Amino acid sequence: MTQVAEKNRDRISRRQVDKFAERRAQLADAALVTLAELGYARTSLREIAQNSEFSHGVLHYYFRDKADLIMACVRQYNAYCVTRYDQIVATSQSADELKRDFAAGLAKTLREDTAMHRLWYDLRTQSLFEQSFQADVAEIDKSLERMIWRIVSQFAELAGSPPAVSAEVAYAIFDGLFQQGLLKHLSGDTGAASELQAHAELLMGKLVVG
Amino acid sequence: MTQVAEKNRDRISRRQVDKFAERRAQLADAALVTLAELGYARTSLREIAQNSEFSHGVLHYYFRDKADLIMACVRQYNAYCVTRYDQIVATSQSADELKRDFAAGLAKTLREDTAMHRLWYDLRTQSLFEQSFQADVAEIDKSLERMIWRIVSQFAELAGSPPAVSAEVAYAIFDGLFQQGLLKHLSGDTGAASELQAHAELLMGKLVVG
DNA sequence: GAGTTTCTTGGACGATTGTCAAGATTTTTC
DNA sequence: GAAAAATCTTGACAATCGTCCAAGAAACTC
Repeated sequence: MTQVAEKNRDRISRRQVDKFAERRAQLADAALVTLAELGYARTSLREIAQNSEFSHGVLHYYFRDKADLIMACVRQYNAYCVTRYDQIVATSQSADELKRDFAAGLAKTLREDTAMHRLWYDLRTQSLFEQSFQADVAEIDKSLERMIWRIVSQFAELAGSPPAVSAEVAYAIFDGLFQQGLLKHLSGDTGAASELQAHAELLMGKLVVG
Repeated sequence: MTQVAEKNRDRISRRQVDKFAERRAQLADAALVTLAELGYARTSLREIAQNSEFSHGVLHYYFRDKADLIMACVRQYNAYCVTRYDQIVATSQSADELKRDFAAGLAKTLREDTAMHRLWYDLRTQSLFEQSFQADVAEIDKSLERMIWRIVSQFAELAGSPPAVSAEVAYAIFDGLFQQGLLKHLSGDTGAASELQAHAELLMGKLVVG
């Protein structure tokens, strides 16, 4: 086989892989919408297909089984949120500004991405029962922890004092706050988002020694 | 109808009601075990019946439908945990003792009641999707919040300084800590419980001003 | 443009689900 | 202890589930 032919085959193969991966992402995206609407327990492959432009059979062409699809969704979800506050961290000039912008960002995504957040909590809880989800969920949780830690440590630096808690504790705190906010928001409490905003601002101040 | 006959009928009726309620509680208890093992999404009525001494048909004699059974389980769960720390609150002589005992209690129940806790998080998350669960879940969540608040406010009193956060925020924080601990504990991290203990002790100190 | 591969469809399958009802069994009533 | 009421078992039902497959449509190769 000539070098040219080999290169050519590689290019083609790569193109096929890309197309395959692209369609997988499309289907995972469509699945995310349905999952976020119905939750893990009530979502079937047929329902996912019906809410997309594909048939239910095609799902098994791109995914080994249901668990494979769900895990792809979980990974896809990661992209939605992990870099959400990086802009804020990079451009903030003062501790106060960072604190305000972060709290406002939390409230905004609680209001706008409600369904996606509840899906995350759903899938994370499923990982407590299904061992096959654990690794991927743990990895995403860790990346969320790092995201929070970037904010907290940058805040501490701008404030001129070291953080008073570890990355794990900081994440656990804001995650707990957010989840409570989500529960209230979804039960019809229209003030839940602004309460979350106030609470986050308050707590961020307490997470650095002073 | 004589007064005696009326009284008699009432007594009988009450006995029947009690028996009915008692068996409902038995069945809900059995259902709790299976639910805690498999999670909401994977638990069927037949599976629940199989793990009990009854047949699957009897479930529909005591419960209108599956949702009715699940809600009875949620309510039953409430009794397990709401008064868990009241003894500690009542007998603690100093802020340090209360803090230590509370943190130790958290770690203990994380280790010993693992499955029941993950069921609670599962059902609470389901309430984000199923409106019919929302009222009961919110009520239990509120009672857990009050439980945490009894501890925090008693700690603040013993420490001689007012709490630095509201009841909602205090609960959100400890709930977030506990959930992270549960995730780690169930993924095989044998140090999760003692880490939770240390984190809870650390944070309790920070939740009062001064 | 024929031949080959890749992609997609829609139906069929066996298993499982929640629900229900008819009948057997037990408990209660008088 | 017979009649009545309650409790419980068993089997059946329609629906839905994940999975698989044969055949058609589309894309690609030479």
